[in-house]
Amino acid sequence: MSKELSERKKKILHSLVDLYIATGQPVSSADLQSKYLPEVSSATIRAELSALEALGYIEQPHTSAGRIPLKEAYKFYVDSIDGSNACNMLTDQETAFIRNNFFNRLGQIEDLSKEAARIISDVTNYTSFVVDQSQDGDVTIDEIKLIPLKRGKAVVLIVTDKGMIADKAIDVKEDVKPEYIETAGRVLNKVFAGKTIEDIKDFDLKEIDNEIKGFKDIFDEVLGILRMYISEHSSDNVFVEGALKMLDYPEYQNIDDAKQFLSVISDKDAVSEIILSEDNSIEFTVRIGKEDSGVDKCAIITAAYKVGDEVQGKAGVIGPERMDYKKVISVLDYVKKMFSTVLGGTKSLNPFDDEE
Amino acid sequence: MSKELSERKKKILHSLVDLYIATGQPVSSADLQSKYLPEVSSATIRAELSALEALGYIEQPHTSAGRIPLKEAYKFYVDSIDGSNACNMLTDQETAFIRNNFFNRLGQIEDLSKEAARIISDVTNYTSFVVDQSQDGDVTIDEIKLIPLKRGKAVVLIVTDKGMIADKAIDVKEDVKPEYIETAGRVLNKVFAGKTIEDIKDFDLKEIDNEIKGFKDIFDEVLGILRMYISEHSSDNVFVEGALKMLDYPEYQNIDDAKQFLSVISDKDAVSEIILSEDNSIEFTVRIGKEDSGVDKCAIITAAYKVGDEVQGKAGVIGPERMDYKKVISVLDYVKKMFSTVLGGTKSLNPFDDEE
DNA sequence: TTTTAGCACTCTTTTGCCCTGACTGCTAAC
DNA sequence: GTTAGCAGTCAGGGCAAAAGAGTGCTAAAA
Repeated sequence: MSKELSERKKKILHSLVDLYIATGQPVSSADLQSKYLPEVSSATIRAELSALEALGYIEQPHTSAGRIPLKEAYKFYVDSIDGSNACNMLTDQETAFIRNNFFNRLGQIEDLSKEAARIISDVTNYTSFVVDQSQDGDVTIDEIKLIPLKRGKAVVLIVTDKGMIADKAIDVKEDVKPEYIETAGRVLNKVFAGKTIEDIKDFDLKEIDNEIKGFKDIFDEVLGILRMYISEHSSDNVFVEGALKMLDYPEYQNIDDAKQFLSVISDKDAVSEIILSEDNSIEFTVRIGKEDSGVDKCAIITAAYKVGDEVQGKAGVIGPERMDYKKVISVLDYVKKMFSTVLGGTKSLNPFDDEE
Repeated sequence: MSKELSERKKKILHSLVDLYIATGQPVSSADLQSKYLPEVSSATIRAELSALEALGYIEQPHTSAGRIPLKEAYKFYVDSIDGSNACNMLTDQETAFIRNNFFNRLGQIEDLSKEAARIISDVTNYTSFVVDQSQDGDVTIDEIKLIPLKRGKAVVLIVTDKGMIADKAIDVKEDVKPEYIETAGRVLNKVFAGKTIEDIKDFDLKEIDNEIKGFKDIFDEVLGILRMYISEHSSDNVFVEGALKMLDYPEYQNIDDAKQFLSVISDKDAVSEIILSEDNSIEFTVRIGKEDSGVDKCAIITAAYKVGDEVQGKAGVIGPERMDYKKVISVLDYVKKMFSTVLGGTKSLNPFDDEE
């Protein structure tokens, strides 16, 4: 599979994928000849196609049909454009569209990710996703506030370096002695401040028995809130847009396949798993036909966006194998730049990141 | 259309819909005769069917086919079961399932609605929805807290009688004089406490110019948060479950119809509009083939659940016209009861509702 | 040795046709 | 008013022929 192809074979293979992406139909030798290689005859191309078929790049659906690309062919095709310079397929309108929408909304990182997913999906017309990893793992609790309200209630406010958790009121059984609440707040702070979310996961109550004493009930509630937060928000950073667009492509005209696709794509955990299983260190990954994920028959292109050297998240597109790779890569590349500008620039989107 | 049908016509029509719901195939006179009306001949039934066709209840897909029900027939069918006593189609397992799941999770009303939607969809195998109206309109602001944090930030905490809004931190431009924040908090409370969300919508800053003075920036932020909340959370009370289940039914094997359905059903505003356009005062509504909503070809059954006389929300099912109406109505009825029990019972789910 | 033209061959897709099965509507008798 | 019987209609399946699309092979040309 690795032996170097002749220039002509390369050209033929590339052309074939191009045509197939454009039409979705098996490509015949005559098509290739007339549209890409008028200098040789179709018979010659046939001979080359035979060779390429033997090498495992392409196949015929049946004897009297043209050829369609196999995964190897797509990989070859993608390699040939990935590093290349020909990677600005975007029209001025498109870049303007991206740019405008990107700076349109200023909000938290969630908004931005969601917006980015929408833009990508709109421009490419494929299903897109964005996974925000900037908050993964190292969320540290800054400060816990216990705020008394009217009617014997209190609110727990948990401030982290990345944002804030405010939860439902908790009951304060005692008849609301302000000092009690205040002391409880102080103890909570003492115990939790500086801890990370990871630390909380396997937090053992017994460790700090001596300090809690009368605050055990409040303490339990806070721990419950934190744990609830962790479990509920684990998939909050996954955004999928344009899931229904896949149904426009002939590959997904079969209702069962469509249903299968939609059920995978609307499960954020599944999406997250698919995306994050990619190598973090690579800027672009293209995976064609991932088995055992429920979305075989698909190609997935992912781009990692970074600030400095740190990966902040991933954005990508999922579409049919026969996909406009050039355009998708162009769009993702552009969005990557936007992300870097916005996130790395002077204007932080996260109100808790400003200083230090 | 209104003239009273003969008893035999009624029986035939009802049987026909029954059979059609069960099989999905056009129903022939022989089928009806052998399964429902052995006392008369198929020829007689044919004559009756002819008459029913003339009356607009049924039609033939083509001359040599059986009859299929039209909307009028479904309406007739539904009327005949709605008020009837035969409305407990549920097996013991099913009621147990509903019961268990209902009391399984205790949380806020959001959780409950979502859970209810899931249960309904699971038991009926149709797409379900729940719209929670309990928080509509009359949400009153109880109290506003302005809480200073470290690093020149503060949090606005808005407590309403129905819950809480906690938003991102706001910047406090001045070098954090605690008294400043405290005073600001007091002013905010004075202005907003007791107001409803509706009041805020068309709130005019100028009204209270004299009091704000130096707090204008904070004031603006709070107002912004409130408005944002109103717009963002307007569709938070719509829950749809099992949208993909519709794709299992032969009516939606066509990919375009499926796409159309999914795009409507995943737009919460659209769903909300469809549901809430129903008459509030009726316990059950059944609408078959609503035009101009994007979900024609569907039947929608809605039940309003109440506490006392007050409608708390609506739950329902959307499925093909050929739907197991009896079962759906049974399920909705049961869930309605569950809702009333839980919401009206001693145990309030909303932590802010306890007293008074 | 490589390329090309030409032709036979293969396989899918479309078309037309006929036949069967499933109903109905009509009519004449009960 | 009801029924049995029969003729008529139409969709759908099966089958065969025809059309179309491409290839592989071979022999000749470059």
